[in-house]
Amino acid sequence: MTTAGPGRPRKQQAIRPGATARDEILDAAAELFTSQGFANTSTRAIADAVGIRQSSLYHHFSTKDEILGELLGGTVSTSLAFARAVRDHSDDAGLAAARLHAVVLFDGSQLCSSRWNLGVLYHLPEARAEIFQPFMAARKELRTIYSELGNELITAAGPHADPGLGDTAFRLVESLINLRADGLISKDSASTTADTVVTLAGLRRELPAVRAAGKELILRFGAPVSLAS
Amino acid sequence: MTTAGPGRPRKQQAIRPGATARDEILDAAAELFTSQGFANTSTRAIADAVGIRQSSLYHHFSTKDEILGELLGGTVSTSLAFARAVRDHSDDAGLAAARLHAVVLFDGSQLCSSRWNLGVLYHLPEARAEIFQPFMAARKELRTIYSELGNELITAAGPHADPGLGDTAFRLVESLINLRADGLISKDSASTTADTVVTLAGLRRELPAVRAAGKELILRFGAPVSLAS
DNA sequence: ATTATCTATAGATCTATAGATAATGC
DNA sequence: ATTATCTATAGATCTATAGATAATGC
Repeated sequence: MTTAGPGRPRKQQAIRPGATARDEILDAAAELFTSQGFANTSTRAIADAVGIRQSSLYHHFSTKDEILGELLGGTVSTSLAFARAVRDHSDDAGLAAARLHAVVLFDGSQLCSSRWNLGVLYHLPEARAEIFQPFMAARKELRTIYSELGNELITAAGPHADPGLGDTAFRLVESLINLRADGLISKDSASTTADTVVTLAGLRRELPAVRAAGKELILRFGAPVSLAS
Repeated sequence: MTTAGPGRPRKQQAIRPGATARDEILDAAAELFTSQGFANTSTRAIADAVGIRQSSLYHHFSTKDEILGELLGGTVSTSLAFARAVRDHSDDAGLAAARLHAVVLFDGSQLCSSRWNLGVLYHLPEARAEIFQPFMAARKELRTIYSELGNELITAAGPHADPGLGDTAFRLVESLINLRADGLISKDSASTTADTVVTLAGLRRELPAVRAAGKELILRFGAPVSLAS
């Protein structure tokens, strides 16, 4: 399948999933960074987990930071793209609840069902370094979209809704990371979280309709990692 | 004031707050661990921040882990003691909302107004090591109390309440740590969070009464770090 | 005698670079 | 020629220990 170019081929057996050596390195780093931390994970440990020599990593990445940057970027980008699409789709006030619900469900499902609990990377103190500014900015934009969608919903739902609903939603979704880190996640944690947001908007009775409309938005704008039916 | 015992006195000027050298070390470590991480903070950096030599740390702590353990323990113990007191106080169903509200407000205020954002220590991958089992257990007990108080409230408030309310409350309180880490905290973040929990129970209209009763519980069972009035 | 500090250091890392080597396609 | 791996290593850490030294109270 893959048209191998010139050059020495990469090692025989893949220990890790991933089409390329680069992908295998990212997978190993994801596991180690999330379970042991960044500073606590040596480049040797990553290489061992992949089955190559420590120095061979530097053929694919020029620094250890670059590996973390790649992982950080990958975690937000999908959710951000989905959130943007949902925000830009329409202004139909009747869909306000469904839109926020959809973003919560999509983003939450990513966090719950990704191969490694990549969300914990956000919490690594190392991720706050200046080099990762692009990632921080993306996460900030995602947070802003949550707030905007929340405000639309508050307008539509009336005074029953919690002010700051969008930001509360963002916080609840992020807390799925902690739930997973503590081994407390269940298959429908993401959808439960999405439902909680609707409850906070004072729309408990409308929940089934919101759910249905939200799922349509997801089917239209993004392929969810996994959705508990 | 302090009756100095025999022995060489500690260094002249205290750079850090703290009655003893041990306290100064803990304060410096708290700052560095929360801002740079545990593995990324050298014992030399801690010593420099205190104004002593690296090896002098080992007169007060026998390992670097011991310092982290001390900090971790300190963060949960106060909130756990308060939560236990509130749980054991009475079974009056009329106070169910006030009790959960009080615990959220107390715990949240701790997290918001402590000198350093010590909650981020929970997120350090290093804190998951077996040595810190006692801390993990304390945090788990606190979570359980949240759930119990939530269940009492659900019983009292009826079908309006969100099932899993107690755990949602716990998650929202913990998210204050992230808020603070992102520099987004405001003076009343803790009380806003507590109010959100009441809203989730379907008791928005009873909020003022819940608040008042909750404050009484706090005044009775614990001295809050700081309460926005 | 006791306590808190200091100097000095062993031993074990860890990141990144230099440069050799193997295996492919052109 | 090109690519991916390898061996070897420089240089910079970092934790914890050994043992000297200073300043106090008894």
